[in-house]
Amino acid sequence: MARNKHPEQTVQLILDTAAKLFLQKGYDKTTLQDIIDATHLSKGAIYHHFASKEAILIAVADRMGEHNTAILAEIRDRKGLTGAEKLREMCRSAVLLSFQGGIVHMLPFLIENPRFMALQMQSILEEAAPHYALPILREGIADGSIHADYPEQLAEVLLLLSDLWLHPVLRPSTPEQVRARCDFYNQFTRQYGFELLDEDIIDAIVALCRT
Amino acid sequence: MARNKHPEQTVQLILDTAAKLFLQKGYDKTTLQDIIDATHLSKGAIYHHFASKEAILIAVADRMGEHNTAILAEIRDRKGLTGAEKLREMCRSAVLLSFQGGIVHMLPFLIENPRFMALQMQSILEEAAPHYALPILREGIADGSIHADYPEQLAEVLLLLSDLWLHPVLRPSTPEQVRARCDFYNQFTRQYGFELLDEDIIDAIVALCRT
DNA sequence: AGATACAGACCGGCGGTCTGTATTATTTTA
DNA sequence: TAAAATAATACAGACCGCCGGTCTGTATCT
Repeated sequence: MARNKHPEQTVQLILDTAAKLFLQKGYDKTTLQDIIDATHLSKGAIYHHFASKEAILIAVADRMGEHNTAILAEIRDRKGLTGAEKLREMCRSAVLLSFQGGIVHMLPFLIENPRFMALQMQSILEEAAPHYALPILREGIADGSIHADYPEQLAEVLLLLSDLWLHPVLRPSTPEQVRARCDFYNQFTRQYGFELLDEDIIDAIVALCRT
Repeated sequence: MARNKHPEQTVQLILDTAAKLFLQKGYDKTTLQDIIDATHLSKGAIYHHFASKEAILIAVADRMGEHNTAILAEIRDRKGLTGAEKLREMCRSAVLLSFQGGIVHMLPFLIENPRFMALQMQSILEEAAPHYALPILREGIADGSIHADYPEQLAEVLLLLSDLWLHPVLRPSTPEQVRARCDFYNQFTRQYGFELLDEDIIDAIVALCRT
């Protein structure tokens, strides 16, 4: 086999397979041989499309990041909602996405992987917080649905916390504990004039943490 | 050389050297050959005392954890302070310890290392929060210096946040940003009836983030 | 003819094992 | 009770399999 007419398919195959394997076994424990066996490609094929094993990891991470960013942007630009409502929508989407898209099952992998962890933290603090959560907070302040003195810090805290308690592996919890955390979270945001979690989202989170 | 009369010294030598190297170069990039070269021991010597490279890592982590725990316990058991004052002391010690003991320089290493990260998270959520921060919070509630409806969640948030913004590598910040974060943090704790950070600690944190 | 898309032998280095050896501790024996 | 035998300790270092990465070769397209 040579001079495949659709090399992009090969790239996608490598990416899909690698993502699955990284997820199952973790990055370090996934060897190139594993990817070779699963794709039935040769070492040369893989190294023709990617400079290194790490390059595959970064490409996988980028794909996931773009997916998330697209959803955040869509909500940010939606019309006819107050800032507080957009925040609630963002939260709802994040939860449902985690649930349906299997992202929840990726989180342990993300956190256990140093490079991903760094990327994730960086994307929260340098991308998600300033470019998505912060504008929405400012909108909410402008339309009166939110009143915060330090929106920059609040944006970071909201994202970091939501990220942390969504992690079912680091935080295996009973439904009661999950509800208590949601209550605490609502109490926290209430001082800024809004409630982040409605009953439906809380139910979804509880269901999500039980898996 | 054989049948050393003080094998514990060898163990300490390995631990000290490994800790230094892990800190400088990270765990993954530190090879056994590096440790062998630095200690002038043989591979056999190291594998006589440790089952694997990972076992060395865990031993290093344990030593550090014990050190931290001892300090937390000392403050928790101190007499004649309100709960809020103990929290302040805990925070002050953590900052000064980070500054003087070089722990700050270890944090990037800790966070970049998945196993340490998991251990650290676990120790915060399963050790530090329930066994140290939570009792102090309850003390504060009892003596009236703190009023929190969800002390469990508050303990976790305090520790997770303090851990996050103490990290200078993930969060390179200007002095102004650091002060704004401290203000936000005080505003956050003020709703529970106390201020966590006094001027001295804030100055120390600012100085610490500048290094 | 040259670029592309692979195939697969090959390499240095890594964590880990295994056998060997010198020294000390313990037990056995005279 | 002292010497001899045996076992256990504390290493030393050759050796092994595997891993990420390279390099050369080859078939197919433009």
